[in-house]
Amino acid sequence: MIQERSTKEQILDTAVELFTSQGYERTSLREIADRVGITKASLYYHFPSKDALLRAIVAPFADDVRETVEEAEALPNGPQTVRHVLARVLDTMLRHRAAGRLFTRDFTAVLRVLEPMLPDLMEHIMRLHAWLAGPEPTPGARIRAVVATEALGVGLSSAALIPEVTEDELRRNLLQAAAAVLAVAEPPDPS
Amino acid sequence: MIQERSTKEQILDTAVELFTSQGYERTSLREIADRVGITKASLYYHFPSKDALLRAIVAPFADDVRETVEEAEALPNGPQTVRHVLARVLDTMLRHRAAGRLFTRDFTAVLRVLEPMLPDLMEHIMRLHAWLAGPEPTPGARIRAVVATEALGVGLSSAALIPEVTEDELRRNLLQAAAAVLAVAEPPDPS
DNA sequence: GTCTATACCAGGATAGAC
DNA sequence: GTCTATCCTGGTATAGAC
Repeated sequence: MIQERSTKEQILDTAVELFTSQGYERTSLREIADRVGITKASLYYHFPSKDALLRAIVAPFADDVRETVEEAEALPNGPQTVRHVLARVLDTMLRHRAAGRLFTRDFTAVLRVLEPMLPDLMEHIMRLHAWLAGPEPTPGARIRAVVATEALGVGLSSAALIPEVTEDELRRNLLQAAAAVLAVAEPPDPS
Repeated sequence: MIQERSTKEQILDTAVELFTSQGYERTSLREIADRVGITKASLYYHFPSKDALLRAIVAPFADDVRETVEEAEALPNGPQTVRHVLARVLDTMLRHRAAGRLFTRDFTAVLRVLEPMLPDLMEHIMRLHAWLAGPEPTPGARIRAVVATEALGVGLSSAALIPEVTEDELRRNLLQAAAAVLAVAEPPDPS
């Protein structure tokens, strides 16, 4: 016999859908409760707050990012490994697409909600940048490391603007673009 | 005699500061009013709604973006003009830094508030992408055009992660990186 | 033209019954 | 595990003082 989706799962699914389409702050708990078929107060049995509900959606993404960074740091920095690490990062983002969308669309709320783990998460992201920038990086190399990383995420969410592109084309081209950013020559000093 | 900043200007300045530091939805009108030294209701004499207040902050940015795109379209697409256009876009973003930060931090709210002008704005942005991608673009060229544009914005807002970098270094390196993305070779087809 | 007082309703949260 | 009732805060509307 088929086990029905638990109330908790239904709440999470509904929340993801409504948060994504209307934004976190414009989605009321009543709306979520109505769709699931319970009352607002019942939500509080499953999640202690609205923030906790959002946290349950995005925290797994943050955990996965940290893991990915630690895997990268086990590798030496070289042309092939850089590309491999960029691919791993992109895959992590693809694995958490819904959470990633919330990240870009409700940045402030997501940061607030992740606050307990924020320092650790930020530290990992900066370590990824440092790894990508290589040893003894110039200021330019540091900037390129940030741009390359962010380009993957931003490219993913902006993909909606180019609907006829396949997922695979997107993946290959983003990777190629990010790798190109890292390989760029130092710009001339205008002095 | 020195003309004191008008109430309206004080409201706008305070709103920018609070929206940026706490987020749009977490900033109450009472907070803004208190800082300015008026009451909540008085705000409604100057701005018909909280959304209108946010709109007053970000709409000039949107207008400037449209203008920048139209200037770009007057130019032929070539290696030098591409770089010139990227520089113009970056300058537009620099000119509206506060609004730009709000754009990334409260994306959903800003989009909602710009709704009346959204279709036109989006159309202009897509025309910029089309111009950057050049005539008869491959899917890859379209993706690179999007990534190059977004990299400028995302690089700017992420610059906070690299505090020791000067504004001029940032500007030159972002430009160089965006240009590199556009110049990238088509990735190999894995078939 | 500029501002205050006041009231209204929606939304997040909590306590306690079933 | 779910509900009813209630509280507080925030955005909004309006009437009217100066």
